[in-house]
Amino acid sequence: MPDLLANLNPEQLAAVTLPNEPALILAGAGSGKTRVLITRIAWLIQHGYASPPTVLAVTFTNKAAREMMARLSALLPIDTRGMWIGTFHGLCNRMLRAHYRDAGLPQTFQILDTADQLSALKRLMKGLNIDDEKYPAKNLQYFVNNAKEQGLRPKDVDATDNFNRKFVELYDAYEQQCQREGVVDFPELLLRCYELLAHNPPLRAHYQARFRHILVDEFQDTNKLQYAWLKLLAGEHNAIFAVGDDDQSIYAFRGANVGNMRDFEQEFQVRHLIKLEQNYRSHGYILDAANQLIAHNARRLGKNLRTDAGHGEPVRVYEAATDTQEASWIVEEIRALINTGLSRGEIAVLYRSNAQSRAIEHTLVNVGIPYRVYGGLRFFERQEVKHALAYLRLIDNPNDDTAFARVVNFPVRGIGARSIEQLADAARLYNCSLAAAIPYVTGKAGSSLGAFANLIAKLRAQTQQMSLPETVEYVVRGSGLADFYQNEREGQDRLENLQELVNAASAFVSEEGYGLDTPARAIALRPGATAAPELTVVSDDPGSVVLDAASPADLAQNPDTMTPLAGFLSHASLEAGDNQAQAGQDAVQLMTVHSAKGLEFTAVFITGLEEGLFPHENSAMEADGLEEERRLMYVAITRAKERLYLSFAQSRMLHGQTRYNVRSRFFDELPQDTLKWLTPKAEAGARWGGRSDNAGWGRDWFGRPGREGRYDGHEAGAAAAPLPAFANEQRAVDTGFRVGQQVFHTKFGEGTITALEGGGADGKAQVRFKRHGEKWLALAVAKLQAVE
DNA sequence: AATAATAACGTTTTT
DNA sequence: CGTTATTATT
Repeated sequence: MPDLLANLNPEQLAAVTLPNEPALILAGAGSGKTRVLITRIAWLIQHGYASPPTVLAVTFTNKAAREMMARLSALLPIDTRGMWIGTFHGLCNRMLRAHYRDAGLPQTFQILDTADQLSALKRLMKGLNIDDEKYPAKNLQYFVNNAKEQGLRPKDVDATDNFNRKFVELYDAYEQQCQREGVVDFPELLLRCYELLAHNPPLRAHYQARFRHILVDEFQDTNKLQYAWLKLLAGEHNAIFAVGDDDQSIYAFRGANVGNMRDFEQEFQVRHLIKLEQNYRSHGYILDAANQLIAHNARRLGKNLRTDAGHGEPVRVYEAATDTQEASWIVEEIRALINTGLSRGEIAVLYRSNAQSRAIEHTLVNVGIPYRVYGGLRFFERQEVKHALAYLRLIDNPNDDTAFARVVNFPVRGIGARSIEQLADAARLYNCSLAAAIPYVTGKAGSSLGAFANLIAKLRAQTQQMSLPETVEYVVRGSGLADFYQNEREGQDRLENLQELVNAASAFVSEEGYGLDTPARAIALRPGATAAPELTVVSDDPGSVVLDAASPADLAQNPDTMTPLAGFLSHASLEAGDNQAQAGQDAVQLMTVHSAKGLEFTAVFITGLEEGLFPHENSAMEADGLEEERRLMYVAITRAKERLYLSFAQSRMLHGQTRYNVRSRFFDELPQDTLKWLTPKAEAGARWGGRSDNAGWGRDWFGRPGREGRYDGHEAGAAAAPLPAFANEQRAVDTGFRVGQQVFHTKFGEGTITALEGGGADGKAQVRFKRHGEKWLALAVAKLQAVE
């Protein structure tokens, strides 16, 4: 029997071994939060306090859920399948699939992602002739999601003015549309599930009796609805083990309510509040910086991180003249770090907003350092993948108008905008789906639409007995998507992605434990299940639970009534897949501070620390805005293990305009003895303000900064490299390249200069590249970068 | 119906 | 400035 409790510190030990009562674990950054959560589950099971089916653990991201699952099974040889471990949305989806009838949904209901939802709203508004100028669909989307997250249906929303009354009206119409189509959006998954439990006492009792152990990760990120859902599941007797950190609450803008922590403490009369303050990640100075910064926030639950590691290196601060120069400095430091043997993947560059990545990427490309930018298009969000999924959705649920509208004319089959408008009119008239309205459209448009309907029907019939991967492959071909991208000039990547979709279907089938030959649209029993599980509560007799082909035990073990196809479509909506561009390679990590939450790196650069940018100017308008920015900075600082670099630029190109910024106020909130200014620290009074009447100083600065006291290269390699810090600017002055010099080119990579011609603006260089042979390049055009 | 021109927009993001 | 959505043009 493994000793789970070995190497836990006293606080962690106390948390892991708490009695089954409501508990709040205030887990600081790098304090072993996930470990505590996992060990708690393992410990409960090892000691017989819990069996797997009584455990429900909920996270915000699929990644966190997967990690929990993986680490748990590594810790204990237990069957994690009986446990419910997943995201809020994933678990709600699971419950709604198991009780679709009680939830008032069709068995094949589809999930709209954010983009689908927006297009559904646009379609709705177009049909109602709503002026998009006056009532933007985007705003309605926000309105609807916000209402749902407050648990409000249209009838519950208090509309004070005509504008809001219109939104409520549209919210109502949208709900009807979704219901008719058999689709649910993200917040609807949660609200439906909440209502399912709230309005169905026997069902609620069933799950309350089952989930005796509820564990919540990142509790500070829960919204009102998620909190209400948890409360409902916990009932009177179940304990919630909530783990979170109010200082890392950075998602208020998407509805997260830190107040849930205080509410939880009071409403559940929490007697066990444990603070995990021992940090296992960062060196001392870094923690000092984090602690002192966050101390400037009011209304904290209160926490101070400590470490056994020494002070470590001081926090380095760099003031650049421009954003370009800031990028050059960062890249030079990165090179120095790599030279000391640090791997690229251990270095992260963080920024407040995505737009800032451009300058840094550009410089990294010039120097030839591999990097990876987080964020961007994810696999299931690619247009070709969404098209293929739309066909699959139509096969499962012909009423899904969002899917229908997406592919009715893709690949093009002569169904233009006016045909679709005709069809939409008919659908509205007969209050039916677009697909069902096809017979009502006459003429040429009608026959084209009829052909499309036949195509879908054919795909549906022919894939009837096929497995999921076969179905996906058949649909990719049968829909004409494969041919379309085959003939498209730039279609090869898209074609590969469609093949990848087939692979994803295979992977899904085996990971979920379906037999490889299981028909994609048959309810399949997983290994160990004895019957198709469905628990149905007869609504006109709320006191009785009628079992539909399953015993409660079966349901407890195996609540899935999803067909492989429905499961796969859910998976595609709920887990959009990786968004990493060049995964696998050892690369410097570029990301927003938000994306960095939960990660750690040996060396971290926090960039663009300027008033207006970080803290962001928009935060000044929001209640609690500055405090949230400060928490964001806190998250950024605590990502660093050994080296932390802070930088800012006096001028920065933003939205096509040069802006002059003042250094961030956060510098004044950090303990000065932990900071090492690589550039002289300007006193607050002597610094230029960010006002436009300071335009003159920019010119002065663009000449040459005074050299005295100026940071002239990283300390580590100061002897070796004379002036890497300002390589870009100085090259502009003397244009000096020499034959034999090593250079980098954005496109061609590394090379050696073999000849030089002319000078000044029309200078040319012949460069022999390692991969691309010899080329003549105009120095004014080619951005050659000198290499040491 | 595909392509070109123009306008609009610009904080953070998972499900 | 650079991207994306919409509109105009052929």
